[in-house]
Amino acid sequence: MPQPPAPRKTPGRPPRISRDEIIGTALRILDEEGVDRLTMRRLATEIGSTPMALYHHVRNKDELLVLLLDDYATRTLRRPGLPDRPRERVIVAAEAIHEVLAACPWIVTVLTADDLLSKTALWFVEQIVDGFVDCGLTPDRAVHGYRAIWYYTAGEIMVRAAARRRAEDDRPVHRESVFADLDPEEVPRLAQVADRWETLTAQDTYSDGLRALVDGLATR
Amino acid sequence: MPQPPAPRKTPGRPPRISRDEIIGTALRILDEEGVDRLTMRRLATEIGSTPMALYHHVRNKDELLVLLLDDYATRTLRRPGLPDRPRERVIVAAEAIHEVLAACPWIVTVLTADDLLSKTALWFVEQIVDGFVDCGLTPDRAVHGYRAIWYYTAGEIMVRAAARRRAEDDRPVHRESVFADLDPEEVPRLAQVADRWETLTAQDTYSDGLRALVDGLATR
DNA sequence: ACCTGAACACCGTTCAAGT
DNA sequence: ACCTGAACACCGTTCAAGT
Repeated sequence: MPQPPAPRKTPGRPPRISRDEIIGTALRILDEEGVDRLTMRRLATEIGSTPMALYHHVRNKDELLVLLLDDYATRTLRRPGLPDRPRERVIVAAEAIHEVLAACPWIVTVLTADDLLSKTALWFVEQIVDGFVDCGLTPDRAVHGYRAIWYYTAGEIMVRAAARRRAEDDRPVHRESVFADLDPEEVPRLAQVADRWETLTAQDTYSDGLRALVDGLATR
Repeated sequence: MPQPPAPRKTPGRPPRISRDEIIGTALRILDEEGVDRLTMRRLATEIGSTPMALYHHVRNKDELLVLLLDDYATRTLRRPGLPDRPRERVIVAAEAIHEVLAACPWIVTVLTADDLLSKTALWFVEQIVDGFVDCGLTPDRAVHGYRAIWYYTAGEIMVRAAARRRAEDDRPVHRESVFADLDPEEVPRLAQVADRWETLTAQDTYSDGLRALVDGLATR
């Protein structure tokens, strides 16, 4: 964890605010009002300071967001007991990551910021890669397998978070207008499931898809 | 395609700008300068008008973005020839969608806006769902299969677009600091592949992962 | 070393008025 | 019906100066 303004031996003025206080307050705003409301200015007033004071403790807003994700992951990720079967090990590790990320709606904006969330997440990545190797994959293919899981997991979280957001401010659903006049000649299957579409896509099928993906990756 | 300000029979003042002109100019800005630079104000000056004139032709910026994606998809998506094997049909349809989306970096912001991109995309969704049904899945499971593919595809595009963006403005890579001091006792596999990580994750493995996922989904 | 004030260069959107 | 001007309520970030 880099601390860009290197802490010296108490030469100048004593700090009024700390990086920890910034992160703590930011997390509170995130929790209470959502990611849209977390702005440097808002954070500064909340903390009883000025926007510019923040820039003495974090490089910019992007760094702050990464720091927040890091902090959240470290506090929340708990290492699960691992099963013996390597394939199950992959699934349990992936599900553990998925669980904490899915519980945290503000994550979406930061999620794509990097493929490795934090040091805490490394252990989980290790389990996935190691599980694949134990399934008989080469190390290179095992890394590709991890990536496929990451794409699937990140995609699931982002797509579903967007859907939830849409449901909340009940915007006119684009889907409805697209589904309104389905041509049963052109797209018979979709016409057949049209009225169940909403229910079906609202179901949590993360684990099903994950198992399918891991099975497919392990048997090739 | 809804045209919210219903076109009447030429009562009042003749329009100076049209929705098509707005979309055309927006696409040009998107292409030339990226999605960050597309703002209502910028678009207005580019078009030789005022921000507020735009709001007479599109409800707001979100609607404009959906309109842009729609327009792009309609122009770009070409229906491929479909193989006989249902599993291959699913793969070909998914790859076709992936190809046009991946070629379009500004898509990412809109991608989560809805799971159905546009009417044009419906045919591709139909092929995927139908392919799964022909593999022996129930219609419900076929829709879940489509969703899994969508999560994987959207995730791949968003994660890789973010990586590309990062590489462009060569920001200090968070990953490097995380990888810098890997403990080979704690995470031996990662330590083993650490120096190949960059190369491995840069490789395009979309189709590999897709095939694994489809295999896994079709055999259960 | 740490913080402040003022400023730069922007945003999306609304409202009341003009043609 | 369509467009404009002015305004509201914001952004992230930089720079020069203060303590």
